[in-house]
Amino acid sequence: MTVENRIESIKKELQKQSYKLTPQREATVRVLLEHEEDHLSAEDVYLLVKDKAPEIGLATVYRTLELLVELKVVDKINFGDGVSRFDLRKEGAEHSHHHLVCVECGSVTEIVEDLLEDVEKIVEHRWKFKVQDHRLTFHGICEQCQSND
Amino acid sequence: MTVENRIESIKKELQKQSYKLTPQREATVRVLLEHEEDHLSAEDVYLLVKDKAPEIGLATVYRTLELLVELKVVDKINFGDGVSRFDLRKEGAEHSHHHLVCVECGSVTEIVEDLLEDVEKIVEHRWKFKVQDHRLTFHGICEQCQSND
DNA sequence: TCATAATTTATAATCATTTTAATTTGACAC
DNA sequence: GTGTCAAATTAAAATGATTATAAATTATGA
Repeated sequence: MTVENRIESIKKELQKQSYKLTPQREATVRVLLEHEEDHLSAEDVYLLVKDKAPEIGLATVYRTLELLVELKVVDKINFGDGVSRFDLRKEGAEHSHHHLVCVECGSVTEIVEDLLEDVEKIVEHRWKFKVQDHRLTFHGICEQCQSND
Repeated sequence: MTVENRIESIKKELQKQSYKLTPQREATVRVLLEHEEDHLSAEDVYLLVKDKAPEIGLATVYRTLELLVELKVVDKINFGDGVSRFDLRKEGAEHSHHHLVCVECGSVTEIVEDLLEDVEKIVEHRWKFKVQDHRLTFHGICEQCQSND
């Protein structure tokens, strides 16, 4: 899936709900696409978008991100430092993916695999809870930091 | 385990690191003990502590909660609304427990069982990541709200 | 073209949290 | 007991992320 195709598909997603893909929104989406592996804060996104479109305002970035979260195009995650971070959701993925946060170096690794199918079934049966989404984060020491000790 | 015993054991935990259980800290811990099932924000805790000890300051509550998080006596969790919430950790529990957040009524249900043992093993093997703690939250519809439809 | 609604911008406001500086408390040495 | 020092607390101000507001701009459709 090329960048252009993904932009196109996000555009359709927006239009379905009668939102438009304005230049500012497109620039924001492009930044997210170009940094899929990072976990950018709103401020980060803002600064990067400013390179492409210097006249954009911070508030617009916030509103765009909020909109994209609503459309489930991006996930808003929170690692306990004061800021929210924004992740493009993989094309067609049902759930937000998981993260490994290293408490030493602060690195964040993505887990795309859905490891929670069984757990989800248990929750749905035992607690009669209809799961829509989940959020799983492990805190610990990453491989790199283990070997550095 | 009575309230007094738990206070005593938390006191020992503090002293081990040469912190003291001041009256303000004790009042804060008591509030947490009396609201184990709720998920209080710092502000909530502050208001409740104020009933017992009206002269306490908000900053002290924040500092106390921070300290208790450091000692792993309480867990700091975050459900995506703007505030952090604070949960007493069960006596001797290794990990912070899980939560079911209902997107309709906002209720939060606790899961004390550790459902992640298998997942944790996979993560340790496949990603060579040494897990210290985890955070799992499901978002969905609770039993109550399902029947109300 | 004109009118209306959506969007954006810049700025100000808000809210949670942290820092600061001054004061208080408590433990210990004398 | 008194004096001293470090830890803890208080109140107030500062910070930083996020949201709301009002005015200006842009797109849309009759």
